[in-house]
Amino acid sequence: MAKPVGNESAPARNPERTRERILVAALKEFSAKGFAGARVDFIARRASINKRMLYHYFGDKEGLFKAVLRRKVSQRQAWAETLSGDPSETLGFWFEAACKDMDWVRMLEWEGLQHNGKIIDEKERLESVARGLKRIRQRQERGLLSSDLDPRQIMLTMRSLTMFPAAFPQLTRLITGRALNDPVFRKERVEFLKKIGLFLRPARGHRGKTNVVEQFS
Amino acid sequence: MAKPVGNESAPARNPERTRERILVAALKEFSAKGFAGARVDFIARRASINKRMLYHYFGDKEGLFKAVLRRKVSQRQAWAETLSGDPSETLGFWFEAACKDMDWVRMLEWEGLQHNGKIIDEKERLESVARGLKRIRQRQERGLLSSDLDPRQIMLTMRSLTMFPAAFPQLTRLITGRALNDPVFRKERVEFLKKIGLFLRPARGHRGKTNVVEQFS
DNA sequence: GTTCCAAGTAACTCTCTGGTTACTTATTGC
DNA sequence: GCAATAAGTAACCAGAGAGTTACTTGGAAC
Repeated sequence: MAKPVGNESAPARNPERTRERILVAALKEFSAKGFAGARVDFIARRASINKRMLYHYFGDKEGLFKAVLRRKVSQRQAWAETLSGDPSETLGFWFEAACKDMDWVRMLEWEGLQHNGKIIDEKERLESVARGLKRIRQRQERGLLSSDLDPRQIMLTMRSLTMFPAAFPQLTRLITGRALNDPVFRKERVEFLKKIGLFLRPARGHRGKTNVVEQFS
Repeated sequence: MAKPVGNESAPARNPERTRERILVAALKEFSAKGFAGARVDFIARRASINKRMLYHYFGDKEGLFKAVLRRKVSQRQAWAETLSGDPSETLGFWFEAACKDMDWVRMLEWEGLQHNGKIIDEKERLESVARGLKRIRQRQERGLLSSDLDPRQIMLTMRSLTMFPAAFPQLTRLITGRALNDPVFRKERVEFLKKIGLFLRPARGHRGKTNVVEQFS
């Protein structure tokens, strides 16, 4: 190691840190303004790096956008994986997660709006979906989820119910009269989703006593 | 009328038509690329008018964007109003409507992403929401919709269920394996929504025979 | 018919912005 | 040590794109 030991705080050169800084700044900028609205100079300034570096590491603006999206996708997957099997995986939980990680929701929105047919990191994402579907089928077998519902439709519906308010904050406000970040709205939505979860369980048999916290994954 | 009768097809001047052309072209452009991505010159070319006219009628790019959104909002409201009380107002119906009028969904998405606090045409939209809520309460009174669900939450949920796939076509594809416009996907989604509609009716009492087509508004 | 304004055109400007050139300096393999 | 290469800087550039200037023309009012 030629790196001066004991002076870890200010290494003259640090590609890893530079790359990271760019990605963090770019996520903020792209999430806030989208691809077309984002400004490369702004990202560079925010990251406190020279603009040239950005092109050095990511080629061009589009390359950077893709890198940011790719990174967010894998982060999100890693995070989701850690809590599989955890009983707190409910609609309410995912709803709260979406509200807290607006960057994620917004990046997906920008992606969807630009959508030209091909999806970034398609393979990994398909695998992630497959794992999610498996978990839904398990819940169906355990009688926590109505079996005559198509797992894929269930999954799409879960995403709808949990992400929509964060994706359309203005509609949330218009319809409920409260801002997305209003704790009252949050609480009411979570309670509502709890009920919806109950509705989605098999009608016949054990209705009313099964652990509410566990109906979804 | 000094306008040459019988030669309606080619009036030398026609402000109404020019305005209209600009709005139509602008809707396409903004819907496709968003505010930042849209190009004023492109809109002008598409509308076959001189760019200067665009500024003449709408002030600037932002004014045009607002005009487009405002127009779409009122069109949509007028349209929605004509079918109140119509039995075909179901989740499935609204879902199909969202898929067919992607411009609407996308404009709302752009609006939500730019969302800075203030909403265009807030007053009218609030009134429209209020009318929708009233209809939901009516359905609750008639026993078509569970009464222990908050009408506002129901409405937000309706929007979620019906608009989400159109708003996130890439997720739709990833999760269901089919494109938004694939008739198979459409059919499956409509069927699924029918079931969801059933689930949302009061548990006790008349379950199973009530007209499926009418549970929502 | 002539005045006056809205409708319309063509060419222009000037800033913003993605991307580059030409350079310096640290690090690493030998 | 010393090339060779990667990390980093500053100034620059060309083109795009929003908005304007300066002008012409149709048509309605009087």
